[in-house]
Amino acid sequence: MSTAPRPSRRNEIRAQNETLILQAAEKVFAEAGFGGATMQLIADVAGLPKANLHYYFATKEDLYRRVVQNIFEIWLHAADVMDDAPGPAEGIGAYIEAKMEISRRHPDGSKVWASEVMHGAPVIQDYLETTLRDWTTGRAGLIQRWIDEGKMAQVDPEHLLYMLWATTQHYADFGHQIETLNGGKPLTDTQWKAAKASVKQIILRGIGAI
Amino acid sequence: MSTAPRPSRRNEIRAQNETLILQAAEKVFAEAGFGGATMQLIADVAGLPKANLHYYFATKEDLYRRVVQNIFEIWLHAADVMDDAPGPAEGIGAYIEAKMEISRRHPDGSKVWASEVMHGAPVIQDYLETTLRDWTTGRAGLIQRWIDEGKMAQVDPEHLLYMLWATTQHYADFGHQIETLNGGKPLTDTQWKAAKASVKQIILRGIGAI
DNA sequence: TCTCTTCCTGACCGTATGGTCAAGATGAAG
DNA sequence: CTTCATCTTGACCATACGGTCAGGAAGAGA
Repeated sequence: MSTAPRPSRRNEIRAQNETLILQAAEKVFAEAGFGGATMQLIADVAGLPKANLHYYFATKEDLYRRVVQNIFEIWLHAADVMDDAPGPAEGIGAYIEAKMEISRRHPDGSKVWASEVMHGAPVIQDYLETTLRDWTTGRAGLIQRWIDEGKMAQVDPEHLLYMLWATTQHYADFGHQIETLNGGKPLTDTQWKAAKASVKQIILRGIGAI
Repeated sequence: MSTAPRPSRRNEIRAQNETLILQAAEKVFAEAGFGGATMQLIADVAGLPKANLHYYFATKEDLYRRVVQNIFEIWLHAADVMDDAPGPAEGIGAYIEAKMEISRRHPDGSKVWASEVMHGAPVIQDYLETTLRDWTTGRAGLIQRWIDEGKMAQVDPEHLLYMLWATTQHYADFGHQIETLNGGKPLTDTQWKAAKASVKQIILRGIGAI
């Protein structure tokens, strides 16, 4: 509300620095966890003095909260592609594609999110209970409709969603393990394509959508 | 090797306290991460003075290392059930069953493991490069044999393994999220059965094993 | 130019943490 | 009982951390 988007040098500086800090924070939180991350290290990565971080973000927790919220938004909107799909093959296929792409483009964010949830969601518990629950109910309903219409096998919609989250986010959260098993090298474009194809193939066939 | 298992009151005390500390450490590391965990809190959970922890484990890292190694062992041996199975339906089905059971019985250990890998495996990198790589190569070969024998569809064995790890461990690592979506209550026995059945159904069907 | 607000930052502070230690308690062996 | 090794623990220490603050720099508006 308010905060007239008066474009000026001032607002530019603010926006730029906030972004810079948030990016550095995402990286450091992903690598070290909330407890292991230090404001000093985030400051170093951002290339700013530590005191400057506290000018933009009052506390370490405030900064962390913003990082988590950012990822949560991205995460939620990935499912938009499901909504206006004619059936599970297209809808779930596209959702897998979208989430795999998130794992590839935002691995740090995915790790921060995983870490947050693993530790009991201390800062986004309320979102889980409201936004995420509604989201899940809605999408489970969509899947159930596809089942009722005979477009896919009878599976438990919620467990299918869990499986989709698990398999796609695994490529970000356990990216280091996958990289190690891949000879220490990150997946190439071709390998990412193969990964996406594998996930889609097994799941879509598993739910009787193809 | 060595360490004659001379059973005495002394060895008993040592074994008992080490176990006590390791259990407390697993819990605290799972809840707070390595950086967020404190020796004092682990000591409190174990019901021992902090100085006593340092008598049994020189440093926080030593203690952490032991916790991670313990889980790694459990993790590896879960796949034993695959080896003497006649085909993928039994072998992979049993593996899913075993890993789901680990997620249920050792959620803390699973979280510590996930955290360790997510942060770049600072303490078990060498295991990933040796033990885990061999393990993976071996199991991928087994799956490939099943494919060659026409017992299942042509899927990428490694990506199938990733999917198995992801889906089963998700129930431990993201247990809090699942619990929240389940109305704030842990899964009941019946719900765990349904979870296992869902995972098995989709994957086994997805790989053409049933 | 002058004034006001926002931005920047080195120096500082209280606290909590991992780890140490010395002195005492407890069990094993003779 | 004596001796010795193991175990236990309160008190202590150096360090690193999150956070504060005062005073200066730099835009914005007149």
